[in-house]
Amino acid sequence: MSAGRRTAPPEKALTRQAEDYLKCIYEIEQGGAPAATTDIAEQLGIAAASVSGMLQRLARLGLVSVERYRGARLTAPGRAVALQLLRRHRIIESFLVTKLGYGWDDVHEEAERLEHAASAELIDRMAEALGNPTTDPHGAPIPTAAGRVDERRLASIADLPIGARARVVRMSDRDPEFLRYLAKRGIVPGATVRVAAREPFDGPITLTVGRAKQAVGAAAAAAVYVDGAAREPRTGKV
Amino acid sequence: MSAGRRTAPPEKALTRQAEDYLKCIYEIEQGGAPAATTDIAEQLGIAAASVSGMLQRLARLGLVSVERYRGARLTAPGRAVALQLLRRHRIIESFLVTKLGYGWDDVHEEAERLEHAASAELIDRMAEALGNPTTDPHGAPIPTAAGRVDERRLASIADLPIGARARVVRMSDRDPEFLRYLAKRGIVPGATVRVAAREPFDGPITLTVGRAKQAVGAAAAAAVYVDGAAREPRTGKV
DNA sequence: GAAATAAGTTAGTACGTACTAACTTATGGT
DNA sequence: ACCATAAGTTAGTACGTACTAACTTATTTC
Repeated sequence: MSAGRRTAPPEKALTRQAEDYLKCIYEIEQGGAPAATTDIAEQLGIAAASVSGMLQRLARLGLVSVERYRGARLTAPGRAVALQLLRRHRIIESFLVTKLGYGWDDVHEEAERLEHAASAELIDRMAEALGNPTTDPHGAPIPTAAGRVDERRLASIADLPIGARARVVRMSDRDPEFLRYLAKRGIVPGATVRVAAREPFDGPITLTVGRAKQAVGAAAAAAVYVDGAAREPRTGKV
Repeated sequence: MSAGRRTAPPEKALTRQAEDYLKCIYEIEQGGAPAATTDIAEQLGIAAASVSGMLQRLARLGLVSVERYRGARLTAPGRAVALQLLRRHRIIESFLVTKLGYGWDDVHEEAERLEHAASAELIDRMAEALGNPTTDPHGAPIPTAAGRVDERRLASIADLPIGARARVVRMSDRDPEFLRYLAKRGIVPGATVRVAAREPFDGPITLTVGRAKQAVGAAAAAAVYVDGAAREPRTGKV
C-alpha cells in the first residue's frame, strides 16, 4: 500500500471479478465513507475473508488504497475503471431497452455480464446509435467516455416533507420485481409525485401519482430519487 | 419459459475457457478427424500440456470423449454447447455489421468476447431484429436455437479446375487483414469467380472477378469457399 | 474501563487454468 | 525392426479467486 513504485498505468486487462470489486467500491463510496469489507462482501455475495484478500491485490495494482480495519477507497486509476464500467453498464441497458425491446426491469443482469466483454468501440457505437443519452432507463447518469459524470446526490421520496411535489428522476435498477412494482404504480423517471401523508417511525408514505393515491414503504421510498434539494446539506461535489 | 430438456440437464455454467475449448474442438473436428492436442493448443495459443489437463476436465464433465494419445471428440452435450457458441458468435457478428456499422473485417474479436456473455434471450432478440438470418457476414451458416446447422463441406477456390465458374459463399473470419484483402478484390459472399489459370505445386491461382483478373496464393484460395460440389466425395452429413 | 460483540484479518485449503521440464508413446525413415 | 523425432502426458509450480476456521482489532454497552 505504500506509495512509490511505478504501478504501471497501462491497464493490463483486469479480471471480471476485479472489475466487479471496483464498481462495487465506487457505489459504496458514493455514500461518503470508504467501502467497508463487510459491505463489499455483502454486495458481491462473497465471504468477508475473500474481500480482504482481493483488496490487497487491488491495492498492489494501485487501484484502491486500503487502510487496515478501516475500509477501501478507489485511487484515481481505480475510479477511472469503475466509471468506464458504469458507462458500459448504463449504455448497454439503454441499448437493450431502446433497440432490442427489453423491459426496463429486465436489463440489469444482462448488462452486468456484457459490460465486462464489450469493447470501448462497441460502447461508443451503441451510444451513438442512441444519440449519446445522458441517463439510462432508470434515470442513472451515464459517464462520458472521458469519465465525467454527475455525482450529485439526489433527495429520495423518503426525504420529502408532507405536501411536497417532486419529479422522479431515478431509481435503483437492481431488483426487477421492484421496478415492475414501481412501474405498475406510475412511478417512473419523469413522473411527478406528491407526498400526501407519511407515518412516523419509517412508516408508509402515501403518494399522489397522477390522480391515484399509493402507499409505499419507507424502504421503497428511499430507493426512488427526485429532482430538487440534495439529500444532505453538504454541497454537491461534481 | 422454454420447454423441456433436450440434452444434458444441468448445464452448470461453463467457464469462458472451457467454452473456447469446445468451440475449438468442434471446428477442428469439422475436418473429419478427432481434435489433436497439438492442434487445439496451437489454435488457442496455449501449451499442449495445458490442453491435456483441460481435456481431462472436459471429459469428466461429459463434454468430450478423449482417447489417450489419439485426440478428443465432442459428446452430444459438448456439441450442443459448441453449436450454441457458434450461433452466438455468428448472430453477434451479423448484428454488429448490420445494426452498428462495423466492418465485416472487424467483428470477429468483438464477437469472440461477447459470445460468452450474451444470454440466449439476447441472441434471440438480435436474431429477430435481423430477420433470423441463416448466414453471417462471412457466409458461415448460423445454427438454429435448437442446434441445427448445415455442416456440408464446401469446395474452396483451390479445389476448382481451370475454367470453372463458381459463386463465393463463405470465407474464414479470423484475420481482418485477409478479409480486407479479399474485399478489395471483390471476393465477397455472392460474388462470382472464374478460374483463369493455375500454377502447379500450390502456385498462385488467377481468377476473373467481375472484369478484373486477380492472382491469389494457394493458401488464400483454400480459405474461400464456393457453391457446388463438396470438397470430398464423402456424402455431406447434416 | 472491561467485557461482550462486531468487524476485519490471517492461515490453510481447494479448484480452474496456465506454465515448464521431464518422461512416455506413436510414427516414419532407412 | 530400430531409432530419431514428433506428439502427448504427467509432475510440479504459480496465480487468481473463492472458502472456513481461528485469531486480532475496533466498537458498544454496562
